[in-house]
Amino acid sequence: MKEKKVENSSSRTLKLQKSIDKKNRIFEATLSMVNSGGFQGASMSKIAKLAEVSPATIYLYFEHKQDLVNQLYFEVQSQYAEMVYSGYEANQPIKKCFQMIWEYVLRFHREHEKEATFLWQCDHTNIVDAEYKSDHMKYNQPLSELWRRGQDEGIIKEIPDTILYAYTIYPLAFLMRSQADLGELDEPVIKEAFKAAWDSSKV
Amino acid sequence: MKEKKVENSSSRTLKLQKSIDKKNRIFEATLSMVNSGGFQGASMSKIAKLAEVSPATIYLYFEHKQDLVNQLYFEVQSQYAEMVYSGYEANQPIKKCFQMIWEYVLRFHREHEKEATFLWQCDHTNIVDAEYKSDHMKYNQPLSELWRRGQDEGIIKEIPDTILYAYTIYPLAFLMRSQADLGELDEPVIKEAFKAAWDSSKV
Amino acid sequence: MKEKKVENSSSRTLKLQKSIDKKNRIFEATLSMVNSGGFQGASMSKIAKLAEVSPATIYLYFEHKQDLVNQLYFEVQSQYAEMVYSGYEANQPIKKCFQMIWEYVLRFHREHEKEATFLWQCDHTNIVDAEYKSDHMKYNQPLSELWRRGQDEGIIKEIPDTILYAYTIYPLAFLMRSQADLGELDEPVIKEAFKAAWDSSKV
Amino acid sequence: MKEKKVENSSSRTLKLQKSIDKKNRIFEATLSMVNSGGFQGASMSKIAKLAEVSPATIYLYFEHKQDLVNQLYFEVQSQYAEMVYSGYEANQPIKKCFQMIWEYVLRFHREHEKEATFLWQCDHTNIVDAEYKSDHMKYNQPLSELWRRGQDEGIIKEIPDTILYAYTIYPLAFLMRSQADLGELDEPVIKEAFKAAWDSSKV
DNA sequence: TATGAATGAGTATTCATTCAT
DNA sequence: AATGAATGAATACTCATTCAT
Repeated sequence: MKEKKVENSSSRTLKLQKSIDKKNRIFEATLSMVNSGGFQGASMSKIAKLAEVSPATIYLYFEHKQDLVNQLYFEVQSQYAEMVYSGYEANQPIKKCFQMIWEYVLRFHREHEKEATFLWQCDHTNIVDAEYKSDHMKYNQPLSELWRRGQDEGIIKEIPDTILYAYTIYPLAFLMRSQADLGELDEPVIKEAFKAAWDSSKV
Repeated sequence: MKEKKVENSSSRTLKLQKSIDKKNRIFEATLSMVNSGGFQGASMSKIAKLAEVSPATIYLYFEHKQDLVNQLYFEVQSQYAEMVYSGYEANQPIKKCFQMIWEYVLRFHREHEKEATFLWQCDHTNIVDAEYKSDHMKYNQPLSELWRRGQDEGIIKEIPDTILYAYTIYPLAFLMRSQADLGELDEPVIKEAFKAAWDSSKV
Repeated sequence: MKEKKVENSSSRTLKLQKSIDKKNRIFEATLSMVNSGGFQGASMSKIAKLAEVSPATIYLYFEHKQDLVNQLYFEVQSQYAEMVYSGYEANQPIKKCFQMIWEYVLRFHREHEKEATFLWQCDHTNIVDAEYKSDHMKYNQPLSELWRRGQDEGIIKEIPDTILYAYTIYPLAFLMRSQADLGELDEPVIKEAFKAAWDSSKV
Repeated sequence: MKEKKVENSSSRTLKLQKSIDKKNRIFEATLSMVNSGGFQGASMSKIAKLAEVSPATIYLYFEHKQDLVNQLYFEVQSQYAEMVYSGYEANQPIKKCFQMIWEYVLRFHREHEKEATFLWQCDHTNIVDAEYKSDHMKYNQPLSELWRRGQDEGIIKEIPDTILYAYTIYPLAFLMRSQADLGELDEPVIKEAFKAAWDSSKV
């Protein structure tokens, strides 16, 4: 009896493990396919092939293609938030705090290029359902709070977050896509970019 | 007799007109379809239906779907350049010049919403062939020259055009997409946005 | 328990059977369609309808239309070789051997009219890819060997196989197509035809 | 008046000339297209382009595509008969007469390769309507008469023309297609081929 | 849970043919 | 007589999704 139970439990864990693994493989495959060929190029069968599962299996984890993409978007957004804000320390001077966040965002773009490209595509098209595309400020809560503090201290302009975001964080993605012009973004260029971001938002 | 001749000539003109008209209708239909459903949703038959022509007719004007989208992109880009720079006067103080351009860009976004949305989609995906996607600075030549002048006068930061563009012009598109947050972009908000743009680029 | 197992196994076999069956039905449908309307008339959807499958199903078994026709050609060629040479006995006098083969070929034409017509079409057009159209003598190896022996014995003309084939076997297909003139090829006519074949090749 | 008439007549002749010329260009274009891509590859618009006329123009000369191909087939068949029998002299010994015809046929294949290929394709598929495909012996009347004479003189086998044709003339086309094996058909090979043809038909 | 096989509806594109001029 | 423009219907092929096992 006991043995059986143990077996069961272990095998269930294994199963679960396996399932999560499978779901992740589907996520990864989708990410790759969407990145390389857009929503159009990412057919379910190609995703299935790349993830090494049957097309039918995908439908065990996701209701339909749209659901898959929506969930993936949510997942990657979470990774973004995690990466940008997990190391963030709020108890520092405004500018330092801001720079910390700004550089974490930059790092996300550099170290998670695939994920960044995917988010970029999603944010600029309607491959993801509108209700999944939460406003950018929602998952940049700490940044929002920082600006609030900065405004209280008279350091940051008294303008809506959306505008602040548009002129400080948003351009980063564009710069990453423009490396053809700029070459590998090196230290001096980064400094200049940061200065532009800061100048646009500081009083 | 003469009348008949005139009629003939006019009808020939009409015929030619009709062709251009048809091409334009196809362009418009494509624009709409791509805007609402991306490249994927813009199927040739749907485009044909919206343009009120037969699918086969599209192929009289364009070699294939890609060609259609490429040409449309080129067309809209031209409209953009026309709109932004046709009224532009370069012999003014730097800031005034810059503001003029900035506001023309804003106007393009407002008055040609569909075209702006289309460009936005194209610039952020692969739906247009790479060789058609000329670098942004290419069709913003006057702006480039303005910055050169500004840098000579010590007014504009000595940083690459791409960065200047990323922090002054590029955010505008984002703001337009965020009207849900900002409400109709009204005078004060616009002023703030312009200030942010200027602050990021001025020395 | 055991019964169930057996059932399972049998049903699995059935499943596999079904697949082969489906492939064969597609083959048959293609044969019919090509025979009656050439490559042009054999559209994938018509084939699908005749085979009672979805057009998409065909693509589970064949890469594309050309692949389907190529494979079918190969299949029918194999049937031909099987039919003509499976009963053949080489240890007989030259003339008897030759007659045996000649009559088997005739039988193939008569009993597998559809297959013969298909081969005929393929051999005289470009509907099959060149690399699939092996030289006629390749799948008539025993005949080739027979002629070699006949030449050694001074019975068969010392001329290339291609010429021998052209004057002995190849005309048969023509005769089959000309039944309108000849009526059902009956015993005397067949004798005459065989004599002509033999006379053209014997020394 | 007279002048006008002359003008008219001359211009009518010119027109007619032009028309015949146009019809011939359409014929030639069709021949080329069918030869290189079968009936399927010979689309009306491609034919039109190659013939340097409008697609609509073709329909002034032919009712529909089938009619065009049928008429072309008839035309080429006439050329064949003309070529083979125009130089033929019937008042010679049987064998010499036969050889003359046989060699004319060979010459047709060699000097009118395109036409021969076209006939070949038509005779082995149903791209030409059945009622146009007159029995081979119909346009080989002199040959038929020759055989009759030969049979009266006891030189030629007493078997149906169709069989005689199948074993003497028909193989030639096959040999022409098999030049890959035989190399340029040179004098000795031709002699052998002729001997095979003669042996099969002579008593 | 997992799958290979299956499919109807859809894709981009081409065709034979017609029409207004 | 001649045409360029136009088109509905067809083409080969793919897709998201389902089903029997």
